[in-house]
Amino acid sequence: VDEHAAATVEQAAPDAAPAVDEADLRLTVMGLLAETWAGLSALAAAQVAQHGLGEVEFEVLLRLSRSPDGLLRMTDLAAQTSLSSSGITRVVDRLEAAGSVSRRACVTDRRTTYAVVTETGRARLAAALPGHLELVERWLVAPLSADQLGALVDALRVVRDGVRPCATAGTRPPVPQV
Amino acid sequence: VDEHAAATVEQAAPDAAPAVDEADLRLTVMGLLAETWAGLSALAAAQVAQHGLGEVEFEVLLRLSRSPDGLLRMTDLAAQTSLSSSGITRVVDRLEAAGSVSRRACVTDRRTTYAVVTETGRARLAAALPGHLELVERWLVAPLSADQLGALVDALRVVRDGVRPCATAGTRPPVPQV
DNA sequence: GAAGATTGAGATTTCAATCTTC
DNA sequence: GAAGATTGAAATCTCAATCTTC
Repeated sequence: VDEHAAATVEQAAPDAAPAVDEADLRLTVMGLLAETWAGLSALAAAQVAQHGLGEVEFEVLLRLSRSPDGLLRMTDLAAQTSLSSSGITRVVDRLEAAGSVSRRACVTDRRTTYAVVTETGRARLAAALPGHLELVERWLVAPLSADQLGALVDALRVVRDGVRPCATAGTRPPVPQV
Repeated sequence: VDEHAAATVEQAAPDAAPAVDEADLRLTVMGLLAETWAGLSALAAAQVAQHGLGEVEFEVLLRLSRSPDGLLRMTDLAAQTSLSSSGITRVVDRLEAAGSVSRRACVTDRRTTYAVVTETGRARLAAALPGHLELVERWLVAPLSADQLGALVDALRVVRDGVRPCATAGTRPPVPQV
């Protein structure tokens, strides 16, 4: 069963109408990416939930734990997690209430707040991480050959570098205009 | 800058502890997939928003338009969109209020409700689709070589088939236990 | 004036319960 | 009893406004 047959919608193509097959390819790739991520994401959510964590909480704890000194500015956390600035505020609120994270003021710039992983937070992450890695191994890595996995990583890196110019540091996310 | 350095969290590996590099590979692939999808998804959301549609509304209209007779059961719609059953109810509520979709009762099984795309709905989709396809072309297809694109599709299909045993028909989503 | 962070209000989604039909 | 769909209540996220600090 092919998952993405030709759109039944008129193309309204202005000139040199792209063949239906072309449209089909694009929707297929995009659809595959969406379904793959949705499936993996759902599995991961169920797994971390077994350890009392939400998907977002898990990701924040993971990123903090892998940062030097276990801390990150709220802004950088927002940029890395594709959550809004206020969204990060709420997540850190929850994590702080749970004792997994604490806030620390910055001495050089009093505008910025750091989120710091606590020992409790590291322990919670350590409890959930092995199962998470097993899940990734089982559903994402193992089903692919070494070549396939390498090609997947390469392709994803190319696309990621295009759509996420600055998901790493404290650079501003320019939201490239369509 | 490598985006996913080794986790600073103790592995708590029971036996034959997987090398840190192994854990790194898994987190890298998973992270790349997450960031790639997050980036593309944000672009797509901004694009369809220009046509007064939400991401979810767009996907529902697309799936309905590509189905025979432009209709789908609420349950199947939920299975295909990774939204809960009640989530689909609300989305269809909004689309129906906007005149893009209408509900139709099933004559053979009076439990089921069909969501049917209206002409208005098809027109709205037709207005947003060309821009969507351009976006996919520009950010996902064009940056990759033909070989890379083919490899990406192949790999994604393998993984998708594993994590989504039944995203197509009216089969039940068994939520495979971790 | 801009950057960083937070808050209130509103929108969206899920969970559990309910209702109808098979 | 199970499947399909809906509803109320609660949780989560975003937008716009606000406040502090650079």
